Amino acid sequence: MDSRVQRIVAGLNPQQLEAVTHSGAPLLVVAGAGSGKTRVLTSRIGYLIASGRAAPGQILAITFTNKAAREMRERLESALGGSAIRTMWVSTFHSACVRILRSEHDALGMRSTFTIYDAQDAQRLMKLVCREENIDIRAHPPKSLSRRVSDLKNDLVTPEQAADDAADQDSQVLAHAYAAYQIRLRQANAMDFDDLIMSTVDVLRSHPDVADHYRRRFRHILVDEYQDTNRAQYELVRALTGTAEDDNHGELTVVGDADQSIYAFRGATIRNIEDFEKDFPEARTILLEQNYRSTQSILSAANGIIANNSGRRPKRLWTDRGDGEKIVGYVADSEADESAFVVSEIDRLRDDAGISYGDVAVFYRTNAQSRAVEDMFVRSGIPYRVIGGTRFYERREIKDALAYLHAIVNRDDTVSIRRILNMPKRGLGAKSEEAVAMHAARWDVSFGAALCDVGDPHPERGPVSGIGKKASATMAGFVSMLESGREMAEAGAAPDAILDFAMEESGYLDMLRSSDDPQDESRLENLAELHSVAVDFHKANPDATLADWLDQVSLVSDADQLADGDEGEVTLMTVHTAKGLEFPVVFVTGLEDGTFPHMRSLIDPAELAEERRLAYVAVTRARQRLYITRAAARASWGAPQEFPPSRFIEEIPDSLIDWRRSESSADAMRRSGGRTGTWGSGGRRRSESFGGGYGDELDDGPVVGSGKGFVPGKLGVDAAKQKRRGKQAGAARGANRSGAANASAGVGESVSDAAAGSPGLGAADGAGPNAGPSVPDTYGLAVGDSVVHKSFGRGKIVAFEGTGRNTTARVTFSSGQTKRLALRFAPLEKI
DNA sequence: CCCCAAGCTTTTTTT
DNA sequence: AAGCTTGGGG
Repeated sequence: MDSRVQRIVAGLNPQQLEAVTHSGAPLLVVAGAGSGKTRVLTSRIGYLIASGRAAPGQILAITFTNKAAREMRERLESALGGSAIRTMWVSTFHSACVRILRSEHDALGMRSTFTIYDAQDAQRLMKLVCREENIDIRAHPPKSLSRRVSDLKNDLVTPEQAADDAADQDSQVLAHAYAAYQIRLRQANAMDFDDLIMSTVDVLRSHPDVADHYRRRFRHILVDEYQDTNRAQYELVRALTGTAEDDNHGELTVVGDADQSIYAFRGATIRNIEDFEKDFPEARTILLEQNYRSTQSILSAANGIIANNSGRRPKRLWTDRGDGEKIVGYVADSEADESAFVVSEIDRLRDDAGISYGDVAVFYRTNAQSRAVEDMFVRSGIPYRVIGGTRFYERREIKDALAYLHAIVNRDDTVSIRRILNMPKRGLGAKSEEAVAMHAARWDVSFGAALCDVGDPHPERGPVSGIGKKASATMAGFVSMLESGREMAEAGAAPDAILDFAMEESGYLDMLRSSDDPQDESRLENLAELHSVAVDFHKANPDATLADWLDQVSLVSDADQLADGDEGEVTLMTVHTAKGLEFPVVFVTGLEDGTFPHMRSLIDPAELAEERRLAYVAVTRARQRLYITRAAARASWGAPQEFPPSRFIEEIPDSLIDWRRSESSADAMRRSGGRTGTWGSGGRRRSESFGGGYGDELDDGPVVGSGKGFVPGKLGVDAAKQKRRGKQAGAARGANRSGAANASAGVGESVSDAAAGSPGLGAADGAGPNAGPSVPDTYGLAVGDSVVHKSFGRGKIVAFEGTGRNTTARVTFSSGQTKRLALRFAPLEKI
């Protein structure tokens, strides 16, 4: 055997080996979390090439993110050598489609310079469409229309079909908007994300010669994360592979795990993986159940959660690595409290367990939750990095800068041109813009073409009416500036040079430089960052054009920005972004019904099942240590609201969990203060006697499931006020609550040892039955004291808020600003 | 046409 | 709480 082949298959377990060497029939690899999925995929490609069964150019590998693609390339490069992989396609669905569409633009009926619109651009265009088509944007918000159009495209529904299927008036409006939007999109020589897939399918279906060309080329198609493909992507795969009846069909390998399907909201359908054997009757299926990532405790927790989803193919992850540490649980009073626990644990792990910051990840359900964690990290001096959130490429200044470049590359790009027409301000307001738009509509040309008619009237269309002399001249100048950029691009100037030109020439940089808004300073920094991205790109790809760079930039994802080997920083991200990653230590935060599972999923069993898969993904990211935390109250838009424990916590066998704190202060007070237990105690999880495992869960299950759905608005109570009001208010609220949140009602009676006894952060005031009324702990400070803060300087304490260890001081600093600071953390010193 | 202030929506998750 | 849109005044 070839030594390269030997090296590739060495160390694979029997199932992995079979998956790697399988030949012929379509192959489905059902790969549980951490079962070596990526390794199988990479090894299979390596094996195909090393064994001579395929040439590199015959391989198309689809990954979920650009980062995954990059990693796969790197691995293959070291296994096979750099030249072997040059002709191979390893990319995301979207990148692969762009590549196909750019070269098949003739079949598509578009110019190859088309712009790719992101969701934001698409919404802007939809808004323009609504205005022009007189669609009532109150009854039909552009945002929602845009989303629904996206859904339609993911299902390959054309505007005509949508119109045919429209039963009610609402769907008719949608179909109308869709059709008009699509016309505008084409006129702007642009495609949105969903178009990229749908149009590629279109081209392949309607042009047999084109389809044939790609089928001959790609003899082996491999798709990762198959459970997250949508209808359009499925059809794309089918179109590229060909069917068994075609004599030149390729070999298909898909890898996935139905339990990790978390993108239904963007059209992904679990059906694709579940029905693979139906779609391809001769298919071979291989199960990978041995996990090489996590401890058994973590896997048992994951299994416990996912077992509650019905109708799944049974699968049980196992490992031979032993139980490992127990899962650590913590019930916090607030999100600040929760974050404080995370901080203290990270400190402890660094001291006692040799864990470094880079080993730790903190997950949350929604991006908004990162704030509380960040605040505490900043105060504690823990270095961290947030992945996602307000994405770099969605920042206003970045979108503006890129709009200039898009307008240069694609003179018909309506959304980009209209975005920058008066940015920076040039005195071209809504009125002039509207005049150009009218002209464009009147002659059925793009906005960009109409804009050219202002200074340089088209022989047939004539000049644009309704524009003043001054505006006219400004517009002509604007057009000629873009034209100069275009000339640069055509002469082959580097992307960073054109960016430079556009930002200087347009006055955009001057606008920021002369601004006294402090935000504009960071905008300049961001633009400098963008510039260096362009420089790097040019260095790495000397022959690439501006359009190439824009393509790359248009298709980056959050996960892509995760640099490898960030040793010195804790990573913060949503669970969605965390998919496919792993960390020695993982904190899954916000495990509350209403947060995770998300509020909007609680009424729909299918959505709840997806949330559960999301929880499954979250816990299976952990290699050695898993923390699960929840906050009894959390600020969600403005005011703090109470949240009951996540039902997912209950689905983890309690024997696996070491509760550092198992009850919130409010719950403890409520429980000890009430005369009877009839109104139920909120926070207490199952008591020790319930720790046995599954039997109990079956009993709890229906109760949990029958919950009416949590209605947070009714329960919104200021937590601090609540505490001050004490027992009575607590009892009243408890009664109010039990109906809505019976997920947690009436189970535990006793306080666990952990809650009653543990020192440090866990021992909140009021946690024990004897704690009496809560009082602020002012750490020896008093109102009126002068203090000094590490970064804010000198100040005076104006007031105290909160109680016990959650006491905060309101401090007015010499700068004039007033801050609320948690005394437990704030570096405040009395002077 | 531009600026400012009041008021209103926003929280899923993302290629 | 914050960012964005809308409306009135300059």
